[in-house]
Amino acid sequence: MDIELKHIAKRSENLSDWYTDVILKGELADYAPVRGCMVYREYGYAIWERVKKMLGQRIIDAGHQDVYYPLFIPRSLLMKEAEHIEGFSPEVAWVTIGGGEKLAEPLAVRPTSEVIIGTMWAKWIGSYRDLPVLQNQWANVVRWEKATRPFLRTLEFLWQEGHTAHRTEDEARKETSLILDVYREFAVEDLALAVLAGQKSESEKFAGAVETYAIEGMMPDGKALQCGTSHFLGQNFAKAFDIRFLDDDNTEKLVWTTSWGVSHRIIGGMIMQHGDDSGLILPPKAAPVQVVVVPILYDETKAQVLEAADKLAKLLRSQSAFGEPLRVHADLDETTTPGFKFSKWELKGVPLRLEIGPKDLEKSQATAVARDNRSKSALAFEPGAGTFDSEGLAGMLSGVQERLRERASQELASRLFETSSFDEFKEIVAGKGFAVAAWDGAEETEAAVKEATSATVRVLKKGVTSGNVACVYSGRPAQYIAYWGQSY
RNA sequence: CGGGGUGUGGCGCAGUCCGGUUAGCGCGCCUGCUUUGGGAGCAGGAGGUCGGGAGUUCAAAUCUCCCCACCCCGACCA
Repeated sequence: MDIELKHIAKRSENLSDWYTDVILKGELADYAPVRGCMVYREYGYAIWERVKKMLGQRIIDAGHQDVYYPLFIPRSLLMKEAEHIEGFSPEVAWVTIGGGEKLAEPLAVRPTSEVIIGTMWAKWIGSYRDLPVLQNQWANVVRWEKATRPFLRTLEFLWQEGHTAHRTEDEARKETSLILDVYREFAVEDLALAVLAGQKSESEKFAGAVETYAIEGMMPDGKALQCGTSHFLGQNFAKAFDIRFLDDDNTEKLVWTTSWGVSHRIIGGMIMQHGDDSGLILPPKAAPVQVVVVPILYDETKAQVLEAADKLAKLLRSQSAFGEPLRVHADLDETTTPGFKFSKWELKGVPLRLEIGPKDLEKSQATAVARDNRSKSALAFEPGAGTFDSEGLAGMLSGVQERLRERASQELASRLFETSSFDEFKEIVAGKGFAVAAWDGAEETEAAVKEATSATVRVLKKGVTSGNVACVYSGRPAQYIAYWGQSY
């Protein structure tokens, strides 16, 4: 069946316009009267709440607890870690006036919370018995970016930032990779994204970190999107904030810390990776509405159909999917046509639609339509007896989740191109996807490649042990195989 | 921060070059009737400090100057 589209750009033709259209017209978010800031509308915020719920649970399951630190950071604290302030100062917003008076010390609106957390830890941590500290915070942060886009880059953004302190280097390194796994599993299992996980190059690492790891997604326009980062901070912040503990050998030591974050940007990634020309396609685990019930109303049968639709919605709400109560919306509005509702909920990406009309009532069924491939199934439904084919429904929901994940995974695989030729490399990163290519590990090589192609090392794939692999750019012996790409 | 562009009912635009009575159009919105299994039709209706300020003029959405905001493309970043 051909679906004529009147109101949004085609994803297949103009990803950028499509992206903006689905966010605005799908009522996820709107531009705020502040440059670079967005308003989360009900539906968009509900998606963020899903992220919080699913990722939050994974973080808690990995042993962390939620906390909350202040929005403001005194200037003197921010200045303590040299690399950190150097990296962040260009994008910090400052409060200089409060209560009508100029402040003695300006307050930074947090761009991230390492320094205020480090300051408090210095006070709280005294003994090896106080370690590890495993904290997570859901918060807003502000970074004064030059160019912004809804979800992908905004001045103020929502995220979670985890911060941990450990007794040993080994333990902190394990935490860093544990979190990278948590992020990868969350992206793949819950959001049905396909990502590469690995270490960042020196130039791309977090300001103040020893090592940064990331998950990177590949968008349909061939650009990479960093969807989450996990940093091994070594003892850099421990030194700057004097976070010491007395170990069981009665010597004073510095703690080893990590930090890690996933922002609302991952919603932008999910939007781009899963949509089609009709709008969003949300993976059922992440969808605020998993099933929308649409009654087909005619004058003669309106009463019976509305009653059945209402009954069906109630029945569905008492069921569960993926271990949680099923999230159901019944669109009983009598002033719009079924076709309008189909389009509306498809634009919003609801994974499953249940149509119920006179023909369905006659056959004791509801017609289920999957959002991703529009496959239809009749699911048994007896309004009188209150019975419904819930297994059939659950099967369709997990079908959508699985197909999206599979589609994303194949899409990523089809956008990985190994090459040893710099000419090929240039073509690959100019819109095809990731170039998998050898790198001599030199910062000036990465800088030169960026200058020539605007691509950077997104993550390192692996180290090269033998000396016979040549860097794709310099021809010198390679240290790494890296995934290169242009990024958002 | 460099280059380009745009500000006109809720949204998208025309009108601006070449000043001239009541500022148009499409969508959306409201009311009524007919409709309703893929974005319904007809009829009627509501809604405007033309981004802001100053100037030129008998007369400014239109010309001049200043300011503000936003968007796109680059450089910087979750």
